[in-house]
Amino acid sequence: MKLLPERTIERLSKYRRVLQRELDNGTDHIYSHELAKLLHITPVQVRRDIMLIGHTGTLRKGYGIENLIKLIGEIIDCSSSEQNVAIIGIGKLGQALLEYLNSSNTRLNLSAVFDNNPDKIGDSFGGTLCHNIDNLKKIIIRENITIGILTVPPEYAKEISARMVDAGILGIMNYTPVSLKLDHAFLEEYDVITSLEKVAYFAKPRHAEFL
Amino acid sequence: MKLLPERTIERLSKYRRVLQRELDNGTDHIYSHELAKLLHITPVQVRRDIMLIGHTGTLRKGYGIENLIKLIGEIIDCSSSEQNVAIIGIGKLGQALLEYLNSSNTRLNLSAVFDNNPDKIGDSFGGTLCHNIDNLKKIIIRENITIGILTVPPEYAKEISARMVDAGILGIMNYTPVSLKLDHAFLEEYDVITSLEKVAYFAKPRHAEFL
DNA sequence: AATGTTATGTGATTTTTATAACAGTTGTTA
DNA sequence: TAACAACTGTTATAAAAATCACATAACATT
Repeated sequence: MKLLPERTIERLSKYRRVLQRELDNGTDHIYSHELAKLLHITPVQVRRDIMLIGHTGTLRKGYGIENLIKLIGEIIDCSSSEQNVAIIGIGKLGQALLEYLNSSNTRLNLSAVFDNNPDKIGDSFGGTLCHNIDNLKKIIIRENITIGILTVPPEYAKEISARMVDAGILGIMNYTPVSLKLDHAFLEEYDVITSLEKVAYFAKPRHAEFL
Repeated sequence: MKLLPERTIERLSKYRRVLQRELDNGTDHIYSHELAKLLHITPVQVRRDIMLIGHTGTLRKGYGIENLIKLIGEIIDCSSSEQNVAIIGIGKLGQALLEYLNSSNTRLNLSAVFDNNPDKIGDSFGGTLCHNIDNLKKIIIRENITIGILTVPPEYAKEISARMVDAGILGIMNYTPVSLKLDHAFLEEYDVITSLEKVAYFAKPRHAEFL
């Protein structure tokens, strides 16, 4: 299938979680405007996204929740082979993200955690063993890890990310404030300070368009 | 001045930090292609952003770093009144973000932290006092806090965000997985699971356009 | 059966964002 | 001083994303 737009993928991830909650509540169908309301977006947006993934609803009945969840799963999780994740650098942020992962029902599988702190190596973090970062490549290969969450101190970001890619990782979620450039792997970056400063810019009385 | 594009603001935040580092290294001018390289974007993008904020470089000499930093500060931080920030919910993620804030040289001022856990109330987190969330409105008004970082458990997100806005907060950075809708305040949301699932989707051999 | 209402599905349009193309200016070199 | 090279500033174009507008189908009501 053709690659879907980034924003659509982001929304699909959210649709899935909201839909799962509805399913657990015993609902089996949902209208585009209901789903839209739950995420504060427009019904057209919902219908277009669903159209793009080739799902089709029933007129006057809405979308079948169970089928839709399954389809989104096939798109994001890649039905065939499950995707394994590692967190590299298990400081405060790494541990916070681990909590989010463990408390969500994503199909992504946290398989390993890495750090260079001898006090942490060998410990279990939320049920996942912390490995010595020296063994990065070995463990990534052994556990068939394809996705890495990078939460190391900034001075290590460049070197470690290169080693991750070298070990065969296909995608990195980079939370360090260092901008990276990867060859042969997908990269997504999130900068905490940048988003806060963005809020600071727009959250001003002089920018009154949200009033 | 007219409102700047969101993406431009995001990049300005990054320009500033990179530029500050260069300034500390003793550099006083920088070319668009140098700045671009540091952030892995194109020189045109840099020049366009700088044009949009009304700064002007010197031909064959590049941009004056000191002036540029100052101008970005006036845009983001709002030179006149400094902006005060609070973190609401000081769990693992809240503490991780606090570390980021304290270790960055952003001009945003962390003034308060809130929680409902009696063990935390009264404690200092990285130099900032943790208040009882019952006093949210009182403290927000007293400390003139305009920006809130929301890191409470999902079940509290809606209610607390409403109370934040009621207390006069102008912008919320929402890290809970609950989608919010605010009236009269700017809202930015970041969903940890969504970005990871996005990486999962694009980081697949079948999507080989990054190879 | 005719009419109205409620939803879906999608082509057309607009908005936002990024890229390309290039004019103009300053300095350098032959 | 003529020709060239290196950069900035900006207009024009393209690409990505969101929204609008509306055709169409299913059902309800009269």
